[in-house]
Amino acid sequence: MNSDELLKLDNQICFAFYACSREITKLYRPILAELGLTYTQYITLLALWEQDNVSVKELGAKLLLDSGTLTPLLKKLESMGLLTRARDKSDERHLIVRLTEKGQELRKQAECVPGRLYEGTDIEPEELISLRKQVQSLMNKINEAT
Amino acid sequence: MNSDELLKLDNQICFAFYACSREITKLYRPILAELGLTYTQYITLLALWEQDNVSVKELGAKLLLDSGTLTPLLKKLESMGLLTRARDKSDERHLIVRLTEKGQELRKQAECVPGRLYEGTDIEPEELISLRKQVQSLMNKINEAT
DNA sequence: ACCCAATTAATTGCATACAATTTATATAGA
DNA sequence: TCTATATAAATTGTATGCAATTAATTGGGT
Repeated sequence: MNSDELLKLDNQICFAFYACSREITKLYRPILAELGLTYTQYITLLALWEQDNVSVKELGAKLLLDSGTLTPLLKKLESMGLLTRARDKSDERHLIVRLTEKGQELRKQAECVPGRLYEGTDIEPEELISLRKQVQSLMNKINEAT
Repeated sequence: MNSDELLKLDNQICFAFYACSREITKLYRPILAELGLTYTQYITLLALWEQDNVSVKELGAKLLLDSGTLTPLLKKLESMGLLTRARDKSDERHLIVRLTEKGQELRKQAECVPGRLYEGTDIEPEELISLRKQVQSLMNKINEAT
């Protein structure tokens, strides 16, 4: 590949991911706005609905986010009454995040979100599943190397 | 798919893209740091190396970014001496971005970036190309619908 | 009990993203 | 010409991301 092709924007896998990730987030925005959530708040709740009573550390490992991002995010969700933040009695270094009843209830409303996302688009579910697996495989290879 | 599977973090195509996009950006960070660039600054320069003398509007169309993101970004690149910003004489509403000599020179150093990215990883170039095309196809379908 | 390295969150500072609004300019139509 | 509309950037405000540092706590070794 020559130098022109090498640096072409449309030939960069990074740009494809970067742009597509933001486009997908834009699809979510109006749907999540109905629940009063941003995209990052939503995936944080997805993680908590899957496993509650986790430390910031554990949550960060799932979401690949550090405390610099999570601390203000969790404080916001706490102020919205969706979760509580409390130090672990047995190890005060850990801060344990727990969903409130309101936070648990919100899950019911969220169940319709995935289905609504690709409404009106020409996208096959099978295509999405195949693509997701390839992306996850790529990410594993990146993580193995670093 | 039941409600548990539906909302599982690892089943979300959005999260796969979101996480993978950030992981790829992390691969770039140390390499681009040698050039004194952030990732967004880098893709902006990729666009300009491909086509110089463009308005903020045109640049934004390529990068899928609006003036709210581009204005401070371009001011920063201007302060680094890589480009100039000047109003179009024939239509003062447009601001035209032009690479300086220094900005053009930087391209030579950038040519080694793509090759260095996946060094030491178990990733096949063919896999990346195939994946990139699928991602671009997905993005086209999203854009068609909105 | 005391010291020290390790661990976990929080904080700080910088750089995006993006919606919404504002400002400046251009153009079409009365 | 005058005005209403449209267009392009800039600005404002909010929410991330993340590196680097700081603060609090813990556990190991003496």
